[in-house]
Order: sequence, then C-alpha cells, then structure tokens
Amino acid sequence: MYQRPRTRVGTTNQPTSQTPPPRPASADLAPAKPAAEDEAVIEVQGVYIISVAARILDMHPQTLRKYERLGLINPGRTIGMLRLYSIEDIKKVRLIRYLSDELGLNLAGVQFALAAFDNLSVIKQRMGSRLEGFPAAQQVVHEEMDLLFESLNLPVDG
Amino acid sequence: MYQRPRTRVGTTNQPTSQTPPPRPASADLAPAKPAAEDEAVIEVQGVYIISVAARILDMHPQTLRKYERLGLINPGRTIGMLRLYSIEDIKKVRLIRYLSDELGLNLAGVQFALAAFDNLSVIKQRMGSRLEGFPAAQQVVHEEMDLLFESLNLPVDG
DNA sequence: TTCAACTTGACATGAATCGTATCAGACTCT
DNA sequence: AGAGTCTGATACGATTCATGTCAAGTTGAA
Repeated sequence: MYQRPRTRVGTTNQPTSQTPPPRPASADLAPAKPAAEDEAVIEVQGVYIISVAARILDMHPQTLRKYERLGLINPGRTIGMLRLYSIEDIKKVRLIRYLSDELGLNLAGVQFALAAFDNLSVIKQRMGSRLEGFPAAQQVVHEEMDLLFESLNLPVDG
Repeated sequence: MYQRPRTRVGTTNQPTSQTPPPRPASADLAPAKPAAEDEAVIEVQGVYIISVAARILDMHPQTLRKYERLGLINPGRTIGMLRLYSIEDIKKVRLIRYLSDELGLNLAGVQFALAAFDNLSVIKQRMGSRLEGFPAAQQVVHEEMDLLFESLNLPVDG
C-alpha cells in the first residue's frame, strides 16, 4: 500500500487501472462521523480522519503529517486532537501533489507557490472592491487575473 | 575557488570580506571587448564572458551553463559562440540564487517562479493599457500589483 | 601560429530533499 | 478492550543540485 513511486519524469501519471478510482464506494471510505445522522446535521459533510484521507489520496499518512508540520495544510481537529481533513484540505493536498509530482517543485517551492496563489487571490479581490465604481475596469481586471491563473496551469480540480 | 557550500539555513550570505566586492577594479574584470574603444561604441557596455561573469557572481561556470541548459537564463553569444553575460543576465542569476539559496526552491521551482514573474509583469502591463481611459483604475491596479510584487520578498536588486 | 580560454557532452561526488517506514509511549474512540 | 491515532525520533533509498573532471574540438588575442 501507499506505493507512489517517485517517477518524476515521463510518467503521465494516469491512474493505473488496477488502483481504485479517486473516490471509491462510500462503503470503504466512510466519513469520520457517520453517527451524527440522527442529530441535527451540523455541516460535517465530508470530513475524514487521517487514515481515510490517506486512502482517498493514495498517500502515506506520514506524508500528510509532514505537510502539516511544514504549514502546507491545516486540517481541523477533534476534541481529542485527531486530524480532520475536509474536502478543501483534500483538494489542497491534490494541488500540492500536482506541484510536486508534475512540476517537480520541492516543498519549499510548493510553499512559495501556495503563498503566491493566496496573495494573488487577495489582490484580485481587493482590486475588485476598490473598483466598484468602474464596472468596465472591474471586468478588465477580472479577465486578466483569470488569464493569469490559467497561465499557471493548475489542475482541473483547483 | 567557487566555493559556495549549500548552507541552505542560517547563512546570511554576506560576501566574505576576503572575496572582492561585486565590481572590482576593471584591471581584474575587463569587459569582453576592451579593444573596441577606438571604433564606434556599439552598446557593448557591461558584457562579460563566462569566466568573468562567474567571478563577478562567485559561482562556478558550470553552474551558469547548467542554468542556461535549463532555460533559466539566455546570455548572448559572440560570433564564435562564446557566451556573453549582460548586466541583466547577472541580475537574473542573482535572483535565481536568491530563490534557490534563501528560499530553498529547487530549479523546477525557480523556473516556475520566473515564469510567474513574467506572466505577472505582462498582465500588469496589459491591465495598464486596457485601463487608459480610467486613470483612477490604473492607479488602483498599479498600487495593488506593486504590493503583490513586494509580498514576494524579492531581493533589493531585482 | 601559438596557446590559453572557451565550447560540447558525459560522468562522478557529496550534501540535501522527500516519501516512506518503523519504533515507543501516550491518548482517543467505538 | 482494542484498534486507531497522537508525538517525536530515526532511518532508508531515490533523486536533486552544485561542483568537479575528462576528452576532443573551436575561438580569438598576441
């Protein structure tokens, strides 16, 4: 299990037809708190403990802990300090893996890229706010910033 | 010579007082074509062959060749195919070294970052052009984009 | 013309990185 | 009770990167 050989070059990284697809049947990958069904649904849809998240991502749990130690992800915690991975966390790990595996960045580079994305998003938002009186200008900024994000070749998922 | 140990952590990277300052006396580091003084000056101000560029940067010539092979820099050539490093090339190598040494990016990360800088510059320019009718909007974009560049913590030199 | 300095390409080395793996001892949850 | 998770440490094998060396050929200044 958890075999993700470091084939940095030439592998198109198509999921081998042997390994299960990204989201297998829910029978295998149950959310962390299936017991809360009776009570009021409190927005816990899609939250996984580390072993489940690791299986979803086909990565080693230690790798996920290392990412957290480096500040790349920040999963929530149960009262007992168990890590809880939301869908957003899962997506972020997929982005990290893309930057690392496909583009060949090391973790320092991933850190830099993630920070850059964040800054970019913030700036885009702020420009939008500050240009509220100028719909045409807003449109220009929106278009160009989207172009920029596209140019970064992010994976479909985001 | 060319000793730049990979001390990724904690070294403030100040030039050792033994090594010559970035631009020593021209007696030691002569430009590649000092003979052209009599003829019409053809904008060859500050162009160095690889050995001189390497000494200015205190880096190994092989490292500069490797950077070029990876597409990180693109120095000019003499008719005889000798590499000619302009001041811009020198600056770019310093940026590469900053990203690598100080931030810890690997060369794939450096490539990604340089491409991102380029895209960012292009987008900024295009937004400026497309907003020519809106000086106020231009100002907003200018300010925010400058903020973004600052947030990337680039070295003083650029 | 001589000859140092450059070119290319290949290969080697040492330190660092990264995913994975294991261990011990304590805690959490069903 | 027991499976699973927590932290922290340690270790491994493959890879990366700057550096260095070699051989054979070319360039350019004296």
